[in-house]
Amino acid sequence: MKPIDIIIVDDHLLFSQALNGLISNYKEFNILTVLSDGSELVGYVSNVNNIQPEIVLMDIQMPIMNGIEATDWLKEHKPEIKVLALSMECDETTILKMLRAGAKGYLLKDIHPTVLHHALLEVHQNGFYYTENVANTLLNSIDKKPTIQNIKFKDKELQFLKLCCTELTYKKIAEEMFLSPKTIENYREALFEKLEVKTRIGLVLYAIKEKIVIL
Amino acid sequence: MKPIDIIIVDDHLLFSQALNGLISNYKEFNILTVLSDGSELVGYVSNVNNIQPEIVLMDIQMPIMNGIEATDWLKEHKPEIKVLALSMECDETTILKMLRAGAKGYLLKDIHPTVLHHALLEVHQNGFYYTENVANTLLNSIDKKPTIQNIKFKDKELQFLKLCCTELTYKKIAEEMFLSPKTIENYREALFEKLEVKTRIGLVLYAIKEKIVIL
DNA sequence: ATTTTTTAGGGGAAATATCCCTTTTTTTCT
DNA sequence: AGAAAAAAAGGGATATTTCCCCTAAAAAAT
Repeated sequence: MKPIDIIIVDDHLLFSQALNGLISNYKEFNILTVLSDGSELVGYVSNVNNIQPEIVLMDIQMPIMNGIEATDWLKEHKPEIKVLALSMECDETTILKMLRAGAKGYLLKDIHPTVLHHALLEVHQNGFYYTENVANTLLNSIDKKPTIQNIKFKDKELQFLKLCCTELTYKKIAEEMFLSPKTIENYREALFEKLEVKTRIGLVLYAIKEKIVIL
Repeated sequence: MKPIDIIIVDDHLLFSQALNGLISNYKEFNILTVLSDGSELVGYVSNVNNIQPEIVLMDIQMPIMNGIEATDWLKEHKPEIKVLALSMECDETTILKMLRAGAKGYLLKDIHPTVLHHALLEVHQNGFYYTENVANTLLNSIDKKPTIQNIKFKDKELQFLKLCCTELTYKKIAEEMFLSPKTIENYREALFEKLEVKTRIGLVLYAIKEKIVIL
């Protein structure tokens, strides 16, 4: 039987290389290559001379193009490639973002190697694999407010939001952005409404929670 | 030549198992066992019937006993065992805590496998191995204020700091703590000085950075 | 080409946060 | 028990934040 072609995308080289060795022990699979950023994956599959993978084992946190963006790109341009997310992030919003982007499953890095083996086979055979953990997250997310996600920010809003997470006063932020303090107020009020917060603290908490600013 | 006995301690099973495979390819080393918590390591080395490792590859974030605590314990009870930290945390305070606990080196999980190989050999031969990254961190920490760490908080201060990371006004925080708003101001001012911040935003950023509040 | 939307900016007021300095009460130390 | 330190609270002033309602220019849409 022809082995299943897999690409690993993970910026933790030690992990991805080690994983390469691990999966290579299973004769059902063949690692095509190990990449360390979503952008590299886009580059790889865009080249028609390359062998196309059936499954991509995708990390989420990566420097240039993260796993969510890369999965989104694949859904658009290479929908036949199946993405299996493999990450340490276990917060609900991240898992949901990834599944919404089209991932066929979501594994945490603390699983046993046999689970990975099983998941890869399942994805190959049935097209998806959900751990109990992820299934529960999905259930949880149903009765929660659906508006929590997919909030889009304009460039200036994002810039403002980031500057809010500093000790600068709004006046200083206005200077920084070459805008009038009054205009800054408009951005503030717009964000207050959009994010359903009442204070600047609320903005800061949101920005950090959603990893818009990294501490 | 007799191989160097190593124990891997990491709660990410997939990673540690894969790492096991990786290191086992190098004939200079022998993996005694793979453990998934600091407490398991304490259990292992406390049993005199077990072969004692020369090097422990230690993760930091672990459920019961973390890498810093485990390293501290080894320094006390088994000083001849060398700890090589292997983590994703790259913030200065964590690295310093780990080195202060007695780690002989600090590797990030995004290094190339050959660096790990080299580091293990160096630790065996010279007793330590510092990457350029970690060396820089050490240098940085010298000219920075030495007071940055080991700031102690009283219970009320901690409670106040946590409440600052909400959208409550100081008046509401005062109610929550059964104190006068004016007393709350004293706590606020004390913390401003202690943490060298000028606004409530500064308090929030500090609390999140130091994981006093978890988002 | 005109309407609509977005972006930038303003006035004024009330609430909140920040600062500095003082007093009273409680706790701790010896 | 008496002195010293820490915790709790207040007065008063200023700066900042938040809120609400409004205008003008620029960009986008039709």
